[in-house]
Amino acid sequence: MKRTYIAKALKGKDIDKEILIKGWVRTRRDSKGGFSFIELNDGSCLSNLQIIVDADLDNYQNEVIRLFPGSSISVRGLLVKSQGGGQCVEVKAYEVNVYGFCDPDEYVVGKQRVSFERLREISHLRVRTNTFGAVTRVRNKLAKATHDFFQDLGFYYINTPIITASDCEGAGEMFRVTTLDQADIPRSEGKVDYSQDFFGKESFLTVSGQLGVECFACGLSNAYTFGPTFRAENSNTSRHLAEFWMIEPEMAFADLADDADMAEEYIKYLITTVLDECSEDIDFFNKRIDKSILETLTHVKDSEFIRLSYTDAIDILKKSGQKFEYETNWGSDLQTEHERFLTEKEFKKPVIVTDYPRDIKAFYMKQNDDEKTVAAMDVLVPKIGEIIGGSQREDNLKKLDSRIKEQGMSLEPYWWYRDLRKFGNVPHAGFGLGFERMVQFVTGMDNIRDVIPFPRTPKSAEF
RNA sequence: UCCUCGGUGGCUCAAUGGUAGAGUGGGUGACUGUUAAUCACUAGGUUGUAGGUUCGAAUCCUACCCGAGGAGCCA
Repeated sequence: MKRTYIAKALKGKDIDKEILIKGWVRTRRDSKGGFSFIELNDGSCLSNLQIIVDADLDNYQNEVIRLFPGSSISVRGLLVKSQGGGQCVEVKAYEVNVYGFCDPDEYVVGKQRVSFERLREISHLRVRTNTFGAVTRVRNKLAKATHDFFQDLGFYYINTPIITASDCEGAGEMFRVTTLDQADIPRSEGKVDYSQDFFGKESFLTVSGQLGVECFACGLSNAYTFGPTFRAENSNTSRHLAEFWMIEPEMAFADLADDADMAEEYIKYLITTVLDECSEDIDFFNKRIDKSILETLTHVKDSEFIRLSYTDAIDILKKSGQKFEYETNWGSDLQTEHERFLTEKEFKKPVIVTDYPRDIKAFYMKQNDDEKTVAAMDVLVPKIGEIIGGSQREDNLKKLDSRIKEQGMSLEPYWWYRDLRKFGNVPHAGFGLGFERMVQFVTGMDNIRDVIPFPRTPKSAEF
């Protein structure tokens, strides 16, 4: 007999038919009326399926009565209309087969309340909770929607390398990749001799696939990456990970306005998809995690994102009358408190800030004609802050070179990146969206460590 | 990395220098088409680690470890 998933069984189309269900026990309640209630979950949806197990079953006393939360079973039985109030359908069991028992003295993920912090220490088991099941389903849907969105627009999915030899992709501290014997590192003239290392030079884990995906856009028009990214920053916040996933689209023949438009469309597409296809999970988040999440998502989906130049943003902040810990000065980056003021108080929706001062942004961003700003954008959303960072890319080779030099870097490692500007140069633009931040935004989860299966943060790489 | 707060039964927390408690989960019993079931009884702790102050430390001091919130870095 073929297994039926609980999500399908709950739709009630197989009513009065015999079905086979498999899953993990969430709770068991015994009735001295001569039967037990078992709530079974198999991950196919948030809801459990109630199983009625009669005490007449052969293994009732020996096995069924020992089914604590976490136990795995299969149930063959009749799907019937429920006599009780809490659910539409239930299964009257003909047979209960136990795969594995679960000792309640040792198993933490039982019926009692457990904090997210504690659950993080048992990430291999937390997937069995309502919250992490819901997070997983939503995260999965966001990944699928990402591919759908870009594929429909004709973007090619590119797998850019995880290992890179350029120390300067423009963002943050990097993790070193080496096969040199750490107990006996070869040296030459006092310095580590990387010519003996695996790649014959220093190598690292990537902090961005952007430079690679630019090559593909400048030849195939549109491309995107969706892969892991590594930052060795000692960041300890609820929105930073050392290993996270990033989506980086890149468009040829596009400017900053095109870039911003696509970012807005993309975010709205993700929200719409999740609202349509994960409604049960979103309702759960709205009830248990963030009571305003449904309203926020609906609002964001239906509203137009604000577009605001950095210069105007500074102006608004100065005139706001709001007391900030950090003063707002043209030339210094927006602080978290400034971003939150814009998204949560001034506009109450996502804000795309554009045209930042040149000196606080990366070398590859296109210089504007004013020679003071670059065609960069940050998409800021309430609570999370920066969810997207993007720009039009510098396509003037002279200006690119002078920016590279200004930042104290040498041109040589960028020879291939610079070639794009020499041969069939085109204006192009793109951005990076932090996938976990998007999952956070959509679910209302407070901590980014709780929206990725096995979080990597400073001092933490278990599992 | 910086600032602030925290670490006490399996879990969630209380006990503000004087005998370590509750809820919850577990066990036992009662009751029940139950659904965070309910009621009664019961077992369960070297208070993060290492030092120190004190007649006496969960409580005060020092160092370290771990966690959380905020900041910086960013996505």
